[in-house]
Amino acid sequence: MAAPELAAAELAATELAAIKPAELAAAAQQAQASPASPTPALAPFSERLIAWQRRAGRHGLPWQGTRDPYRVWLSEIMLQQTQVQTVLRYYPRFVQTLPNVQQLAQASEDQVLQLWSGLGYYSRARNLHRAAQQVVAQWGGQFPRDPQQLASLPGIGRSTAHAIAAFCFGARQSILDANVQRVMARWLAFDGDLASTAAVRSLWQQAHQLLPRQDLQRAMPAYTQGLMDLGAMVCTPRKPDCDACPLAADCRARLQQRVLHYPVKTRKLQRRALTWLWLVVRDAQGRVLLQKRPARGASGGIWAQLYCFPSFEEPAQLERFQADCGWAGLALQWQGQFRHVLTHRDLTLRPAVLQLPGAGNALPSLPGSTEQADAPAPWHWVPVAHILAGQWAVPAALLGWLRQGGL
DNA sequence: AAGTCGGGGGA
DNA sequence: TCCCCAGACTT
Repeated sequence: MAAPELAAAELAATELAAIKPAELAAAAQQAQASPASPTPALAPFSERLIAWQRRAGRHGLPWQGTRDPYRVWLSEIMLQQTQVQTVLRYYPRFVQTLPNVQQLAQASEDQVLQLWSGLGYYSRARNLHRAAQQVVAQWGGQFPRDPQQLASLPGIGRSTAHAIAAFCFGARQSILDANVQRVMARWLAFDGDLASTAAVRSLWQQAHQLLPRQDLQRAMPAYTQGLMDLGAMVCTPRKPDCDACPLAADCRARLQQRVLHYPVKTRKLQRRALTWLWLVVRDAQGRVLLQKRPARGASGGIWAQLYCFPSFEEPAQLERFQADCGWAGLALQWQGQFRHVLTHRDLTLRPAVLQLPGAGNALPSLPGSTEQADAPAPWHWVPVAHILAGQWAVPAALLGWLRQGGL
């Protein structure tokens, strides 16, 4: 069978509008650019992708070279909306500290959050913890192989479930993360707006059609890795390197010379400005007061259940808190302000240091804080060195301020 | 369908 | 600055 015909059949299977004959001819011509070679050069999508991954893809990452569902799962969760380079700073320490699902299930939520501190999207860590407990309780510590059962675990959606099933069990299921959406949208010249569920659903179906059909135990891990590697290394958002792409010969976006037009995704992100006053209480022993933030609050759920300095929106609130704690006579030393930008918040943080003459004591109550202290005794006197050593689950903004010499 | 949730990297 | 990233969950 001539390879160009096979590629054409695959395109037809995507149920897109028919390819313009000129485009197909161009693709076939490019595929057989070498006149000395009678062998058709254009192998199927999946075969080209797998061959490219083995030759030029990413190898040797800490979560590769294993079919241990625990390690694969952990990596997939950490990598959600997070780049590889960032995860490399967290993954090794996490697996070394909690090397299997049983240990994770038995760990405290605070320890899990501490290992996650600075990585962001902290609900991932709490869902990870709960999912580990479910795996132990419901499946005796063995991850289910069925993607639907995997997706029933907290924090595991369709794409992550398919990734685990493909990497660990050779399941014939496609991922559809942002990388794959871009690769697919370009190769198919898919015009649907990926902000709509209908378009994404269509892309799911087409991604499924392109999956390997043979030798799945070997093919699926390399294919899945290849999709992500291609999106991260070659088919990048701004500067795709089409010369290095194994799919360029019949990439419809490229044939249209509109690679950067895809994927189509409308989005409107509004970022609200917010100013928080931080009360940094320091005692004579060099300890500071940390307060555990509530799960949800009027100021939004950012940094929920992390440890932070008592935070206020108005100076009067801060000063009333100061008085309630019996520190009314001590001078506040305002340290200026700095910005910390999150996806949906533009935070301005204004730390005010309050130096205690003696040791910090247990506090009778913490009234007046914007973040209601509804949990019992949610405050702690913590040596600054312990925070800097990563022993407390604190937001990156707090850690960054301390490292910049805020105290 | 829209809103929410962190932080870092790169152009 | 702005966009993007191995998404999932809630409303």
